[in-house]
Amino acid sequence: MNMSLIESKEKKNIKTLSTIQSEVQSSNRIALSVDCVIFGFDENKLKVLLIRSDLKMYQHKWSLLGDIVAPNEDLNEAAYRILKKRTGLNDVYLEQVHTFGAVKRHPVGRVVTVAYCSLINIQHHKLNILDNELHWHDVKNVTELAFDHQQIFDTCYQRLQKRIQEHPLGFNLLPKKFTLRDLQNLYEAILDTKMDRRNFRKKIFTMDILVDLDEIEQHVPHRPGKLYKFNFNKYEKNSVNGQKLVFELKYHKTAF
Amino acid sequence: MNMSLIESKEKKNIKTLSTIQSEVQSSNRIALSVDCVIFGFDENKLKVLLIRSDLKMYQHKWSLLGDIVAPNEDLNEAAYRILKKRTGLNDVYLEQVHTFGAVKRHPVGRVVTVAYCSLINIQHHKLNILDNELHWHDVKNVTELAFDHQQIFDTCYQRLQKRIQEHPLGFNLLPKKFTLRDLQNLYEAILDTKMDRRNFRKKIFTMDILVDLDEIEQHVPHRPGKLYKFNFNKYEKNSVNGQKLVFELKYHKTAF
DNA sequence: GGCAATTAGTGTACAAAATACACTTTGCTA
DNA sequence: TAGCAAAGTGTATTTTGTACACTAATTGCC
Repeated sequence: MNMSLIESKEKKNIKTLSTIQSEVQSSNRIALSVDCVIFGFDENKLKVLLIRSDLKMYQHKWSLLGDIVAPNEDLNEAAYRILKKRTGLNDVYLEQVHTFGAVKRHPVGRVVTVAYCSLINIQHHKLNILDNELHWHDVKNVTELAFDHQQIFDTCYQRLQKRIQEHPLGFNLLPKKFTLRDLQNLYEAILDTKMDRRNFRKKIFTMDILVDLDEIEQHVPHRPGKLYKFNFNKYEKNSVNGQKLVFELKYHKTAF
Repeated sequence: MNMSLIESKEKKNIKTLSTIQSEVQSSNRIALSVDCVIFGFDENKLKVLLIRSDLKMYQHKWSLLGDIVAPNEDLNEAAYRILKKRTGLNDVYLEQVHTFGAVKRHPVGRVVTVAYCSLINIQHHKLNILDNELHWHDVKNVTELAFDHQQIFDTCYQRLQKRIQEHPLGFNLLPKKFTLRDLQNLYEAILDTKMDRRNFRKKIFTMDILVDLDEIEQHVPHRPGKLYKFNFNKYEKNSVNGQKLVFELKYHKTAF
């Protein structure tokens, strides 16, 4: 598997920060930014992409990837721009989650930020390390982020946990071909739980959203599993009145 | 019942509009506003509070209640301020739903708006008609609002329909004392469906979130129903890890 | 005062979905 | 070729959802 730990060049580029400062300090107006919580899945662990903070007061802390929204730029465009810049990926899952607007949330002035949650496949891209240190972090070890980014991260992670039980988002995090065990590992990682293997398989197959590729995984020291891909067509077709059917993979206590 | 149709003074006050114009046009910066989708329940219909648009190009259209966010004001505060100003209510249900940031969404310049959904009890307040015409509208007749407010309204209504099936929000829309029929009427109005009375009662009682007041409704030309109040304590206590238990009153096709 | 109209209140049988649980199969490796 | 490790498979039980019809209480009318 592609190791997700990539060392940065440690060059302290403060362009983004100075942009914010000029945006904010030149008036008593509110500046608007976008922050992306970018999730990936690697080594059966849910990861989040973080960058070293630009700000001196947060210099040992990690923060989310974000930027000021340009005057002629839609919010979603700004979020895609950030994603594209760092991951090179264009066609990815992206969802607006919440807007954080506490008066004192940013130390250099009033910055209201719109948080986005994104799911990407770690194998399908290379990180673009432009300036600061950029890392995939195990979500279990994410603590004390810069600014209010811990709160933003927590909100987005909770949203992900909820959404993944209602819609088949998880496939955005997996390679095109995967085994059922991969899929279950993903759900177990995101929901931080264990599920019964037989019931999980039954549930997924009942949904009829997988295509059997008639291939098996290679180089495993045990009986290899069959490979599947996600049937996006089927899922789109199963929509009612333009609204997608719910996925309904609920987390139950007894599934531990 | 309190009639929700209140005529306005028709005095065209454009203070809010001019504020927006000065905020937006003086620079190429982005202005930030808050818009509130305020729901009420009256005569067994779900209502939404709308105001006549300030803008000439939208002068025959209705719009949501909103305002520019002040530089030293939290987003939630701004939403509460708008609610308080119009309804006099302070302690109400308020939830941020989505932020709308298309470049051309507002005709006088770049205004990004954070949409809030609020649930209030129509009987517990008097509308404060400060300037323009202010009405409670049946949600079934809400079409062609000003700006992108139709889209904002639709988003908030859909969110409400989803949330009300997972959390007992509905009680915010009812008087303190209500009958089970009132509660069912509320759910049927919000979800635009019919439910089986016996199954509805069974489900609600199983949740054990109502307190029997040992009173019955008065002046009804039929057998009076028992009155209940919502047991907020019980609901709060039933929380796990700070997260409230789901309410789980799902909408099923066969419930028609 | 009694009868009609109207809605409240109640229980049960059936169907569907979730859950718990154990053995056989396959491929690799030592 | 034996043994290890995970894949693959089915059934019985419990829980939840759904469909459905009669009796009880009150008002208003005659």
